[in-house]
Amino acid sequence: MATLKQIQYFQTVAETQSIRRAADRLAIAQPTLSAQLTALEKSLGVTLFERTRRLTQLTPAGRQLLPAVKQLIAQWHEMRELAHTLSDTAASTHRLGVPPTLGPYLLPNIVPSIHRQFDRLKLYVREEPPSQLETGVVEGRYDLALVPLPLRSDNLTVDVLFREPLMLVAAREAGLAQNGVLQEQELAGMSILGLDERHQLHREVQRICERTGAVLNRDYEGTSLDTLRQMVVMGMGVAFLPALYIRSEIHRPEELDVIRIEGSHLYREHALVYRPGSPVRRLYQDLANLVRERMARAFADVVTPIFDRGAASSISRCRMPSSR
Amino acid sequence: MATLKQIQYFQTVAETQSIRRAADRLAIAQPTLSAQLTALEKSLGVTLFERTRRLTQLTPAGRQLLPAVKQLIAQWHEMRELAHTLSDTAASTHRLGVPPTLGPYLLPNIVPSIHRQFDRLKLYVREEPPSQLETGVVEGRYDLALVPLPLRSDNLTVDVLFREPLMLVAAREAGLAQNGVLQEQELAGMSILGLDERHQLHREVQRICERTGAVLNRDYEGTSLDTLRQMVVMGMGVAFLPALYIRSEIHRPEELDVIRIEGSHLYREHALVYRPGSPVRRLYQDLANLVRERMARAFADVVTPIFDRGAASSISRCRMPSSR
DNA sequence: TTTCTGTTATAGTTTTTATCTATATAGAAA
DNA sequence: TTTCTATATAGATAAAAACTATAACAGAAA
Repeated sequence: MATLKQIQYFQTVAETQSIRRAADRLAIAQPTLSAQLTALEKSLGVTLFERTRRLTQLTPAGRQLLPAVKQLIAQWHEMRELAHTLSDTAASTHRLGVPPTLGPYLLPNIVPSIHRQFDRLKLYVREEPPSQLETGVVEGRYDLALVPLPLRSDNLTVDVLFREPLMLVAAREAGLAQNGVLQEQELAGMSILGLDERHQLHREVQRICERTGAVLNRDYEGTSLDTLRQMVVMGMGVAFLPALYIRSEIHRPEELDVIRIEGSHLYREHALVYRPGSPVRRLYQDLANLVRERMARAFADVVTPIFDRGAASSISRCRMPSSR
Repeated sequence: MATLKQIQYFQTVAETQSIRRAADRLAIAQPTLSAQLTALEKSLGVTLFERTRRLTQLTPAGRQLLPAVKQLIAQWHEMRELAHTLSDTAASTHRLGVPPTLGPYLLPNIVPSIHRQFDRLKLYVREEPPSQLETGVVEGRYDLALVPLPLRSDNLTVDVLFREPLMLVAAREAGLAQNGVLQEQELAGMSILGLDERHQLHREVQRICERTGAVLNRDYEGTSLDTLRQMVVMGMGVAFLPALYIRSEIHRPEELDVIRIEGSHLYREHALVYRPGSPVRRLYQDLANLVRERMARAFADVVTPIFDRGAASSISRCRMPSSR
């Protein structure tokens, strides 16, 4: 099988019209070049050069092969160029999966920061339910994903990002909000609207209800945060909505009361996950940190970044792969 | 430097998502593939694969490199294909030089035969004065050329093709033609029109005049056979024109008398020349034979093919290059 | 947990081949 | 003729590509 080297040799000899000069330019010995040329001719089954003492020139066949050779070399250089660009890991396109109850409300706030810090990094973002995101990362459909905790799979590296409170929202006319705050025990017996069970939020709300004695209304379930909000506005009940959603989506505060519940565990946690073997896990750790910092800076009143548990979690869950 | 092999390995591993399976498909040992992959990654400066025990998949960088790799391989196969086609020497384009006083009148008769016998051979034909044709072949601007004998350069292989009589043409009203034949000695003193001295025919006619006592009229010289014929038609004198020209160009026989001169050496000889080192000289010998046979078959009344002197001439002039 | 299975990486060896130096050969020029 | 120069050949060396055997390790099964 011919080599790229031989093809480059071919081009150089064609250009210099001399094996001797080509060997000089290529910084190899002349017999080497002769031999390689012969080898290439043999492997292609074509005599490429007419060798005379005065000059070495292309045969008709060689002449017609030259453009193809040049194109091949050009292609090769292009590929090297591309590889060089990509050798900076932050210059390639990474497939990021996000859950529908977080992505649209988080990404607009952090993507600009990411591009500011990693100016050649590109993201290919897709929305899916968290369970599918997890398997997606494991199976390689995604390079990394934003998912709510806890995880199902245990063979992923987890960088915990931040804690996002769930706020109770009620129609204004319900008159539920005394001063924007309720005690946890006041939830007991309340009828709570939720998303359908394909969403992670369904289970989160369910857990809260079990703990506080609230009743999860399963007669009507929303298919998205927006429909859930509509249901509340229309007076069908109250609901727990993520703080980031409320921050970005509730544009007409006169329609809804947002109520903070005093008590613990009324929040969800989000993490960045990726395969522990990923050669660019370092980049993903940087990305995780960037998200936490951005949250701390711009959304300190809404969410709580979690700095310490990130790397620790990934180490505790799985041994680090041997570095290469 | 990377090799085409490594790049092919890369593609196969990307496709099979497994070093093991790729090694099987490539019929090499698995450690070899591992090593070559690592070598490629090192030479490109990019980690291409994320290797786990379960499967080996592309990194984001590798994923983006894959299309370029596929293109490179495709290009390579294309080139091999082309080389294979050209490995039949008769499938490439050969640059043929012809003199203006022969090419237009000979080629239309033989090119169809050539294409019939060598159906994939292509000719790139150019017209030039014979002296430039010779140097053109020596310097490699042409692969082969049709030239009149004798040659100036002695480092070309010469396949003599055929002898072409020169006929005397005179205006009809000159009444020169008794029965279409003149004795050589009757030429003495005649005023002969010729081409300008850049043409080989000029010298040939000059030689004839010297031998027969005819007078070469240098006051008006033609720049092409057609202008020469016009000069004769207009009554400016008589001229020697090549038999093949007359056969193909004199469409109105009522205007001109064509007179055969009885006597010797009223002809010119044409040969096919090429560099002795040409790797496809065998093909050129075949072409020469094809021309002779075609002449014998279709123009036996006009020209005299020369079969025996062809190869002999090329051997006497220069030793055969060592076969490779 | 241990064991088995399948996958990749590493070690060590052999074979191949790319490369070198030295020299032969032959055309072109002096 | 001799000299110069370009390519080819010979023989030796170094590089690398290939193999076998085995280690390391993850995941599945016992």
